[in-house]
This record gives sequence, structure tokens and C-alpha cells, in this order.
Amino acid sequence: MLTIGKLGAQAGVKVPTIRYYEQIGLLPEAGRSAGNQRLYGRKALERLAFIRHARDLGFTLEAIRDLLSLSDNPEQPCVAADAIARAQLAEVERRLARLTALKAELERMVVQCAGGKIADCRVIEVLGDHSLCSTDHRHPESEASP
Amino acid sequence: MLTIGKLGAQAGVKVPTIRYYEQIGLLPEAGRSAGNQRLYGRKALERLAFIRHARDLGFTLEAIRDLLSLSDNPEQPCVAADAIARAQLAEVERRLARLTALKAELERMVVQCAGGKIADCRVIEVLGDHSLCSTDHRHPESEASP
DNA sequence: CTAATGTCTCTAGCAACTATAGCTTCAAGG
DNA sequence: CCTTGAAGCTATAGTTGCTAGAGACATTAG
Repeated sequence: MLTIGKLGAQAGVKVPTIRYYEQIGLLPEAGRSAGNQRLYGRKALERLAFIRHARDLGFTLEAIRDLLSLSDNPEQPCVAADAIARAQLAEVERRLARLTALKAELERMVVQCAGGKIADCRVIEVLGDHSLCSTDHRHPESEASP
Repeated sequence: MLTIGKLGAQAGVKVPTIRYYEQIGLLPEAGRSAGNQRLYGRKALERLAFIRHARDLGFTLEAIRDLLSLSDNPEQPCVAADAIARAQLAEVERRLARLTALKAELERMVVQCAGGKIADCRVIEVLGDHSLCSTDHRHPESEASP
């Protein structure tokens, strides 16, 4: 039996994250020791590793919830899982396209910056005027921050 | 003079977002009409367009705050702005690399799904076992959700 | 003049965690 | 056996960048 700390170390997931997953119902409520500490077995480790891996591949927790409920019913057909994966692939491709355009634009900005005064800075200038851009990297409904 | 709605329409930013930017100090407090409605001039429009454009390019609000304070002091040298842009470029490149790996992995998963039962589904299987992966798309601190 | 639209403030919510505070429990060393 | 320090517990609040809702006032078109 693993304590929450060992489980986290083995799966590569932080302790508070595990408790969070339990809270939102992605992990079942863990059994407790005499002193009220959570204890986990092999099944919990597998489930957590599954979640971790899917998160690494960019699946949302909602998608993971669906995938888990699929894998909990192994007799059902596989199309649903396939559809989730395909949707995720499409999303990744969209973001890839967008990031590629952003990269080109940022490179242009950075290269053109001559290192003088702010008043002449291409970075500031380009940010202030979209028409100086070569690609139309506009508003494809949000695709930003880390 | 523009009302907040017109300003938003011209800059391509939603009205609550403008109020939010004011609240967190990215935009100065707007002057008010007799009836307490915000009124904006050309400068506010330019500033908001700047923010919008930088957001489109993936800069965080913190980075934008810095860029704005730089652009408010046009006599200063340009290195700081250049550094922020380069950092953003580096970030975009990191995410691009990661997404490219994810795409390859997802394609492998999807292609191998034979459309049978969940029990044999590659999607589920691969998610449950990272060693089935070809690339090491692991934990480069978070690269997920839309 | 009224009705519709726009704006105001304030609060709460989203994802997916992360951090803090103030406890209790556990494992190891002396 | 006892103490000490790490690890665990709960509960709450914070993060980023908005978005949505409620309920009240302002403005404008017909």
C-alpha cells in the first residue's frame, strides 16, 4: 500500500493534485489508514498514471473523465475513445498552425529590432499596428497563454 | 469620444474585457460622461489595440504591462522590449516543439485504433502505458488545455 | 413617451491546479 | 521511550484571463 506521497512520486503527480483529482471525482475516494491517511494500491496507481499521461498529451480533465468511464466498461465499442482522440488531434493541429504563424510574426519583430531607442523599436511599433504584420494571426478565438 | 461599446467594436475587444483591463490597471481609468458612462479617445483606442494585438501574439498580461510601460517612455533603450519579445518567441518555440511531439503520438494512437471493443482499444491502452509511446512527451511543465 | 438597447457595479464562475494555515500522524534517532 | 522533523490532514483562497449573471441607471430610436 502506498501513501499519497509515494503514489505521487511514482506517478509523477504532485500530492495536492491527487487530492484535487479525488475531490472532483476523477479518482475514487481512497481508503484510509487507522490515522486517517489515504492509502493506495496498484489500481489507483494505474488510474493516476493514465490521467497523468492523458494530461501530458493535452486532454482536458473532461475528456479524461470520458476516457476513464470508457475504460471502465471494456465491452463497449471503441468508437467513442477513437472520437475523443481524433478530436484532441484536431485541436492539437489547430494550435500548431496558430503557433507556427505566431512564431513567424515574432521572428520578424525580433529580427527587425535594431536595438535603438524605444521610440524606434519595431517590437513596440508592430504591436501598435497590426497592419505591419505579414500574417493574419487574429482572433481565432483565443490561443494564448501557457 | 467613444462609448465603451464602440471602443470595443473598433478594437475587437469585448466590453467586459475592457472594464477588466481598467480594473487591473492595464488601461487608465476612463473619463466619464454626465451619466457616469466611460468615454474614450484616440489614445485609449491605440492602447487597447496594442494590448489586443499583443494578446493575439500570445504575450501574457504581465508582459504586456511591461511593454506598455516601456512604450510610455520612448527615450529609453529598446533592449527590454526586445528581450520580452525574444522570451515570447522562445516560449512559442518550446510549445511548438511539444505540440509537434504530441501530434505524432496522437496520430499513432488514432491510426492504430482498429474499431473493435474498448478492451482492445489502442487509445486506452497507450494512455495507460507510456512505454508504448515513441517520443518522450513528458512533463515539460504543462502544455495542455485550450 | 415609451421601449429597446447600452452601460453601470458587483459578484461569482471557468480550468486545472497551487499555496497557505493550522492542525495530526508517522518513522527514525538518541 | 521520547522527541523531532517530515509527511499527512482539512479548509480556504489565490492564480490567469477572462465570461456570465443580477439588478439598476442612461441613452437613443421610433
